[in-house]
Amino acid sequence: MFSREQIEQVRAFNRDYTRRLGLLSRGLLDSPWSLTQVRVLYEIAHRPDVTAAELADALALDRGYLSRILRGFAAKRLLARSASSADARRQHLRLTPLGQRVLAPLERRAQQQVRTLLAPLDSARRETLLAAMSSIRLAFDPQTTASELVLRGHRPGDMGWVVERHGALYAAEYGWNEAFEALVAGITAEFISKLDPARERCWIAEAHGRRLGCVFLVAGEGGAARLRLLLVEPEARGLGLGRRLVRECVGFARAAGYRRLVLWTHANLAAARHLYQEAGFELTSSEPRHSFGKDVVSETWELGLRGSRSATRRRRDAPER
Amino acid sequence: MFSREQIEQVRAFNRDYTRRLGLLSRGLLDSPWSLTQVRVLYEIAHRPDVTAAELADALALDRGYLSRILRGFAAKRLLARSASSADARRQHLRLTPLGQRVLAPLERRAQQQVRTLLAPLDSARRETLLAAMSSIRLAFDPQTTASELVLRGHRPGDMGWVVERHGALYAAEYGWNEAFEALVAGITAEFISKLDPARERCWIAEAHGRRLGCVFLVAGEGGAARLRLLLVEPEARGLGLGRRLVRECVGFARAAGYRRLVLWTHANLAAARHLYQEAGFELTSSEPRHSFGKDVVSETWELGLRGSRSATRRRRDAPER
DNA sequence: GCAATTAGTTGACTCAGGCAACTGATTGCG
DNA sequence: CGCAATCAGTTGCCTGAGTCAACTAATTGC
Repeated sequence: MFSREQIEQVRAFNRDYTRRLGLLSRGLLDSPWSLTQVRVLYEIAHRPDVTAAELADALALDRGYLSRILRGFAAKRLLARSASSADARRQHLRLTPLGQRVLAPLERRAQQQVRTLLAPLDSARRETLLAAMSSIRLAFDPQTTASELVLRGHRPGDMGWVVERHGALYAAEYGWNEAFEALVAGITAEFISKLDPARERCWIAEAHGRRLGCVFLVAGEGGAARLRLLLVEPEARGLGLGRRLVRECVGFARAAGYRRLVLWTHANLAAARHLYQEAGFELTSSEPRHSFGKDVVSETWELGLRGSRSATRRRRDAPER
Repeated sequence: MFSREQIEQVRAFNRDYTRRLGLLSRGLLDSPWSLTQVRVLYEIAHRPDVTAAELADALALDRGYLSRILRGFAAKRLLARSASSADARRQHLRLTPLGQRVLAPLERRAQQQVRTLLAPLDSARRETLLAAMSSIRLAFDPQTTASELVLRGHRPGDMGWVVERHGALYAAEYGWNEAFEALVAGITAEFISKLDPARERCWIAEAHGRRLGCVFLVAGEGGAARLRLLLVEPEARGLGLGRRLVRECVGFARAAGYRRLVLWTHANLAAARHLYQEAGFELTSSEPRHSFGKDVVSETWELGLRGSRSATRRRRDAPER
């Protein structure tokens, strides 16, 4: 369960934001269209060939009400309705060129409104604002964000983020102490200072400026590469991001000419272990020890990179489980 | 200026959130009160003795409309109106006990709605959600957040955050390179590993789970303490947070029995310099050097801590400017 | 001391939006 | 195959949320 306090925070935000949205919608007051009408126009423009029922669902409108709005649009020649070939009850909606001409200035106006909303903010605030909005959408609706994930190289601040998230997550999930965070800090510092860009790399996954995962590939001993610091934010799990990061890493290691890819992990990190297995890694050794304030079993995994992509084939043949 | 893309992101968020809020407000459908009426009741309950005009402003309602709503409440004995002694035109509003009894179940219902909204989220998502909401409110309205700032000791993840923000901010504001981030990483790692809790400390300033600033105090040579890594997020500047962090730090150093407090900073960090000056620090040496990819002038500042709090007095006497 | 402004009220009006009954097409199931 | 249930869309009917302007009474500014 969650606390009364959290609920009050959400409500306070909703109250605030309701007011802010109310101010924005006031901008249409002098236009001949109601806010709802504009929303309908907008949706039709951006989802050509929607049906009325879909539209009513998307905008949470009464179907009768929507029907009337559509009739109004059709009478003004803003809207073309065509019967569905698959189902004679349904009709597909799209704007006529005239409809688009009507929508355009309304759109411009809405943009202008947002612009004045953002104008008083300095760029730091603006950036946190956008990141926060994307967080909220991600929290409520993980799937749509999945498509907007991009992988990129590291930038200033990223190393700190890697340290922070490793520290916070492993403390929360496994009770590991500060020593782990310090270890990660050391690894990232070393990565920066000794970086060989042609053979080493860090990937940061982000969506709308929000970092959601990372992985590192660094040179190890004897022609081996090491995969390190794989992490996926809890909120972004289940989107296939871990798999994507590992794939990227393996691909780069192969292209860079390493013979083997090794990594060091712990037996209790089930999700990560599964990813490694799936990518073709094999457990080569395992050793119980006391680290980070806990008894853990550390493991070494290895993936051969030579020999006509055997790893890929192996992965594909593996049972799904 | 800012990009079309940013504007579209904000609009997409607004569309999303409008829908979500719409669903929430639907929860009142079977009650005899409209959403607006409930908002009015709520505001009166939480701001006893408001006037109608204030209320109309706060909720962005038409005054005539509000007047009618209030008349309805008064007729049902939910509301007590009393003339203002200062201005006979105004009247102060407050709920009667009956009004409170009417509001209570509505409140419970609103809470329940939020609860079901949050229920599907795991705790990680819930936390990012709350932090994001607080970010948005902070971005639009810095002042209210100022009162909710708290200082606390460090926790897992904090060191990484300190590294990240130093790295990102100094890169953005002064163009410093990765070496600076690595330096900070080293400092925090050392802080963790050698920490003497009685004489050393880290403060993190946060509001609603969002970190907005930090400062460190560590033991230096010859009975001196060192103030390090003072940072205030750009979005939280102008709230007196920097001053508060420095004051906390100086107070702790004095209480811990240090004789002097020294710090190392750079000439171009004007805001920080000003804070140090204000707290009674004096510039003791300065030296040009090439660091972090730039030509900088590094400075040493010092504050005596013995001798009947002279520093405090000096600070108080300083002209405000 | 008078004009302009402000707090609050009231009458008149409109139109957004909910509800239910209806048509015609489609689907599911025995 | 045939019939009941369901679904897409339409229409009539209605209410009450919210706007606008005119008005009173008190206050402020010059």
